[in-house]
Amino acid sequence: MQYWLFKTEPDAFSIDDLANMPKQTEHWDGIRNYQARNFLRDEVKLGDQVFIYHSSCKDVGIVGLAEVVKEGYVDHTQFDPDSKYYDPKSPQDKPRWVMVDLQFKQKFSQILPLKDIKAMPDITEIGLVKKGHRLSIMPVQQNEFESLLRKCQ
DNA sequence: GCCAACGTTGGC
DNA sequence: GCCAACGTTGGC
Repeated sequence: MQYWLFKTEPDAFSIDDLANMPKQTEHWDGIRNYQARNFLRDEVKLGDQVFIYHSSCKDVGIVGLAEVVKEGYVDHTQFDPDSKYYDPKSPQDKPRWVMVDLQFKQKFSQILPLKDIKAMPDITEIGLVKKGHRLSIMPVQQNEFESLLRKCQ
């Protein structure tokens, strides 16, 4: 079992949107960064626990928890010319981009703000606290995951 | 394969 | 909206 943090812009898709989906499940499409893609393709496994993080908004931080319910498969939006995630250079027979399905587990009673995360002395490895890390999908070490989860509950 | 130019991300 | 830090692209 591994632990992850996925960023999302709440204006586009928030933790509440996830909670309101049928079966509270949604495919996490639109990842267009190779490093993040490699995580999705190779390392994100069924049952992995995922922090949902709101970025590019007024209150940035960890807002909830989800679980991987389907492992990496082809992200269909790369072939859709009407999608903002359309990638005309992705070969049909060898798709570049993959996605996973996440199921809502929990929305925390309050957000854990980025500045609080940065202030936690035992949180040093997660990409969020490292300068210049812009990955929208990042691994979280078990000890840091547990520490963050404790802070959220 | 280098690297400048450009585009994107994301906190503030 | 600014801008620093990255990632990607494409000419050479």
